[in-house]
Amino acid sequence: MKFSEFRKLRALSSESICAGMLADNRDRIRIKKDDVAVKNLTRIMDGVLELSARKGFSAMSLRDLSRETGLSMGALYSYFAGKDELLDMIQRQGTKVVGELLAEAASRPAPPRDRLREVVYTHLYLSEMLQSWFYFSFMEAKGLGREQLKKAIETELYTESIIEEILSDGARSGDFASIDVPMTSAAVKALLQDWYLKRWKYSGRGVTVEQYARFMIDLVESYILKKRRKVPARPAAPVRRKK
Amino acid sequence: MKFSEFRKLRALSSESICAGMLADNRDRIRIKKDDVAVKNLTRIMDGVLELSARKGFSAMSLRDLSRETGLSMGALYSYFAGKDELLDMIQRQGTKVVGELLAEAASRPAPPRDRLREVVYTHLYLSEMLQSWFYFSFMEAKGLGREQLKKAIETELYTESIIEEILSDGARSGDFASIDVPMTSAAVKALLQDWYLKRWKYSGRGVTVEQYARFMIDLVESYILKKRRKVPARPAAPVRRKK
DNA sequence: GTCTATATAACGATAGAC
DNA sequence: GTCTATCGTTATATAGAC
Repeated sequence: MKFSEFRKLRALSSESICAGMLADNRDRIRIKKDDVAVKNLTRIMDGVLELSARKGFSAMSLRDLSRETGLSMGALYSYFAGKDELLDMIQRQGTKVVGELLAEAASRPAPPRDRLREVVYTHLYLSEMLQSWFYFSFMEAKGLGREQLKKAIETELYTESIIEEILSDGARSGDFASIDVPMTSAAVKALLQDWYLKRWKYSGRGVTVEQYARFMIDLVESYILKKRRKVPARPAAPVRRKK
Repeated sequence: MKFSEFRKLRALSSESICAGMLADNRDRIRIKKDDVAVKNLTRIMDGVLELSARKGFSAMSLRDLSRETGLSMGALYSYFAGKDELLDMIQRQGTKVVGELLAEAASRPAPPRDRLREVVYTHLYLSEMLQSWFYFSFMEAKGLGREQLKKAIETELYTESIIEEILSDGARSGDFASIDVPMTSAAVKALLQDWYLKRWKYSGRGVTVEQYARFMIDLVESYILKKRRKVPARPAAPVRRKK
């Protein structure tokens, strides 16, 4: 699927995310009118992502944010209780949206090879649409509180577990060669992340997300589809995890 | 080469780096005795790397650093002119050391395949020895001034250009298949980076740097050494979505 | 007029700097 | 230790919609 089609199918704008953010924090946000609240939450989130990308969340002052959004200091505090909570709110809502869409993509029944492609494409397209959020999420994870940090690590491992499951299925069914599933999953994850962490590089080279996706699939498939001399004597793939 | 051998060959400790740091900033550092200066510079750098890993450089106060190093606020300012310069100093010295060792590894004449392995191993072993510096360098790059930031980007691209050169040589000589050199280099770089960015993950799984290196080489070589007979079962199998 | 959303201004704490 | 700037935060005042 082309990125342009994907983009139209998913209602994934800052606004749609902030609408969810409002719904989930309806009691804390002191603004009554939904349309006003969503509009300003969007300005706030976009401002945070922009300023954080430039100098980091903790180096961004709320006065910077006030200037960037055009809202006063007092107004800002009608939308969140404090700077820490602002970070949590943005992280939580993005994680939720991304997790749901990824889980949906992985759940579609298909042969392992197609499922892997589907997950790779979905992840790349999602991170293309929400690049600034993905970047923010990676760079500012350590600023989270203990609870939220645990959640963030779980999410990192969750993405990988989706890939692991597909690779395990493929190895078991014989679609894939006998590979080290956790290591291969980690590599896939690393390549997925590079797309949004190094966006400046790929933009500068004029690489599109479709080109990156195709390259990534080629690279990974050349490894997992290669013919191994070792014929799997055992039906179960001998992939072991170290403790 | 085993990591333990590599480690012994290279004199790469915090102290050795800080000795270079002292030499390069001899005029700015107000401490006269070299041994005292190196000892405290080491405490300072290790403290910065530790605290920054925990909550980020800009969230680390110099009072945190004072407590961590056991030096007073006044003493700290004998070693650097300000917080910004402290960041620059650490970035610059690490970049210098790593760049030199990497260039040396890439310059050894050998067939492309061996040179690629050499660079991959060297980078992984270096980042294993200086993991906290590599992590710091990646996460805190945006805090640099414009000049230093340019340098940092150049360094990122320099590593990649080393890999590109090897891949180009190999493609030209026929050792490697006809591949997209910039994209493949970027992927190699991404996999190299994952080792120090996700160290917590690999440590938790008991993966050693040798195991990671072997896996990485396998993955990359399966792509660049593959026979390019165009026999795709499905020509360009698009990812189909069910509606 | 009343309620909602925003703006102003000031507080205490803490930052970098010397 | 000290100084000053600036941080996050909040109490309070004001403007605008119906």
